[in-house]
Amino acid sequence: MIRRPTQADVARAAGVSQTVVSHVLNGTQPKSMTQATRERVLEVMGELGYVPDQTAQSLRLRRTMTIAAAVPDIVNPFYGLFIRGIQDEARQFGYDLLAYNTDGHRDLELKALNVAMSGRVDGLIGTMFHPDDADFAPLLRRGTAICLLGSQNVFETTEQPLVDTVSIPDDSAARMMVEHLVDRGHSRIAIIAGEPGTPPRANRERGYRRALAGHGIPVDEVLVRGSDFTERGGYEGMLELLGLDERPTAVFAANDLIAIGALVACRERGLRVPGDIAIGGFDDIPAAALVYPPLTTVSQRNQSTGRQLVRLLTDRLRGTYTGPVRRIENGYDLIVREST
Amino acid sequence: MIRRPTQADVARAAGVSQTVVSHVLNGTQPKSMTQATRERVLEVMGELGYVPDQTAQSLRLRRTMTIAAAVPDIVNPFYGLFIRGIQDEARQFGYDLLAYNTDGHRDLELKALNVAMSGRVDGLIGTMFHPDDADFAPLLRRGTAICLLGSQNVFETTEQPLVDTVSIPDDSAARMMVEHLVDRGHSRIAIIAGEPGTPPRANRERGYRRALAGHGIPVDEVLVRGSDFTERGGYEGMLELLGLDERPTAVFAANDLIAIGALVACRERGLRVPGDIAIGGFDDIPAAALVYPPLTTVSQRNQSTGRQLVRLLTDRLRGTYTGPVRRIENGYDLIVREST
DNA sequence: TTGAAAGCGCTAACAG
DNA sequence: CTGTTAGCGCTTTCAA
Repeated sequence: MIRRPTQADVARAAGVSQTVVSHVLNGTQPKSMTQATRERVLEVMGELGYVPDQTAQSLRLRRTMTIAAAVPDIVNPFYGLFIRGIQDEARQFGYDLLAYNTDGHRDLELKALNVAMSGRVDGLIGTMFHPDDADFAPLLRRGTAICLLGSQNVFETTEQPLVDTVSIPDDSAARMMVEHLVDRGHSRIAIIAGEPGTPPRANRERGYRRALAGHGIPVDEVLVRGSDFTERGGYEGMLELLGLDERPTAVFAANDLIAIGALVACRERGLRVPGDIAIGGFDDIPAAALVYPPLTTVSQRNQSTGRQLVRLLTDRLRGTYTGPVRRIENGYDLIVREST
Repeated sequence: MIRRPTQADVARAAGVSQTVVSHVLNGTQPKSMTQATRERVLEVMGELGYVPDQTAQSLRLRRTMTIAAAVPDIVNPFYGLFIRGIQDEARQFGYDLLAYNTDGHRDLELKALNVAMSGRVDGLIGTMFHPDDADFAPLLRRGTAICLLGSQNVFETTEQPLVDTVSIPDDSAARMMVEHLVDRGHSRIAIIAGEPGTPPRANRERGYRRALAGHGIPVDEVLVRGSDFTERGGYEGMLELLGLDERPTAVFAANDLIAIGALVACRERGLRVPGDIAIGGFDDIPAAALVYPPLTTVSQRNQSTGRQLVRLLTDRLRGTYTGPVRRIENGYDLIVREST
């Protein structure tokens, strides 16, 4: 096991000073250097297999060329696509990606913030359910850029938000879905709403309640379910609903994973979708179009969302933009397929 | 925007030397230090919001506490789960994860290797379709640990492999699936095999050919298809097969995404699965159980695979294991559902 | 046209 | 029990 060659090694072998090696590497002092010197240095670099040490560069330049991306769960295709979009775009700008799964838990989200505090990354992108401005402030003060995928805490708890966000209006999108269900003639509509205490759940449940209220349909609390944002959560939620004396004729699932789980539960119980029970989802993950019946859902255009966030972030990192906080509100589409 | 406080700042404010701060931070010199000093330093750290600079630590300790994970596409649930397993396990050992999507392309895989060359990470985990020992050697020489998810290049091109691997025997697993199709009475069996030139394709296609040969069924080359490992690839491959004069009665899809795409194509053409055509998949991604009909497939236990790789890697990083290259060969299971 | 030197923030050997 | 000092590999100012 051999020590990595350093600029000093290259310099020695080429008979120049370390400074020269650095200049060759970075293309500084473009004209003043002899062609011969430059070539010799380059050649020696090749022979020795010299590769600059990024850690040392980072320390010196106070810049890591790395950004952190935190999401609840990369296995959820919605976040998988989101991360993928971030990755692809970040690479364009020369940034590497440190990935974190938080499961939406406070402690893991704070851990991701802490990584930023320790100077490992230049910026942070992601979803943060729990931290608020007080948690972000010290980071921002130290010059770390933060851009978030919008959720309630960022929207509603502060007058003057501190960080850039991209968001879709979860609540009105949810409302749109539930109204679609009402239009189809349903009035006993349940919701399987995902993990309690999280912004996506809160927002989507709010949309659900507003839709019903708007049509004068009282909310039957027994129809409001939800444990987490997985197929399993949907499966179990649906089983509970099917066990009710007076079961719903339609279900709004707060994401597609939940909807798919619900679909499976119906299939197992021999219920036809949408004949016996209609199911609407949220997110439009790729699988939504592939299950049977294909899922009616709401599209959030997640891959481009990741890209937008990287743009916001790199604008700050590169100083291209230094103005006040920006918030991009994305649109959404109701994708009507066969499950409703 | 304020400069991050350093140990020097803390030392100054606490009226001690920087060394003491470092010792307090790292718990070095455990007994010899006054309780009072330690507490004062800790207090000042809190007040100033001191967080150690990881970049400086890395430079000094020649250790980044970061590993790189490279996969073709994180959106493919197989790799998503794989990455998730790596993440969770790596965190146990205090490692962060630098994530790369390579799309299975040579240049992007080399870029991931290069990240390791530049000293950004202590180790590298992932799938590498193209690089061979010659590419790994310089890294290993410099003390970077590498552990790969096994694939052909690692298996067959060298006598004495250089890196640890975890693998499943792609070819015999594929063979098992095809034999299952034969057992079901099929003899005109097609394969939609994924991206040409990649180890998974080569291995699974080989298994397919061996299975047929073993039953004395000649391979009709017109039944060997495949463009990439996505639903789209499966969809298009199936359409080609359905356009044939004499179409197959069964299809082995080289992964579940392909199988699901194929399923959709059949549905669109009004063909019943498995009545008109049987479809077998590979990987057992979560969606496999949720599509209709649920997919017969081969399970690779991918999440635990990620964990195993992290184990192999951290054993090396921490010096727990210094012996010869280790190769873990995982088992696999045929999961018979309703698509065959 | 090239080189010497300082310093990024930290750890650790050594001295006092 | 605490402080001084060297140095990790690099960039960049300044001087030669």
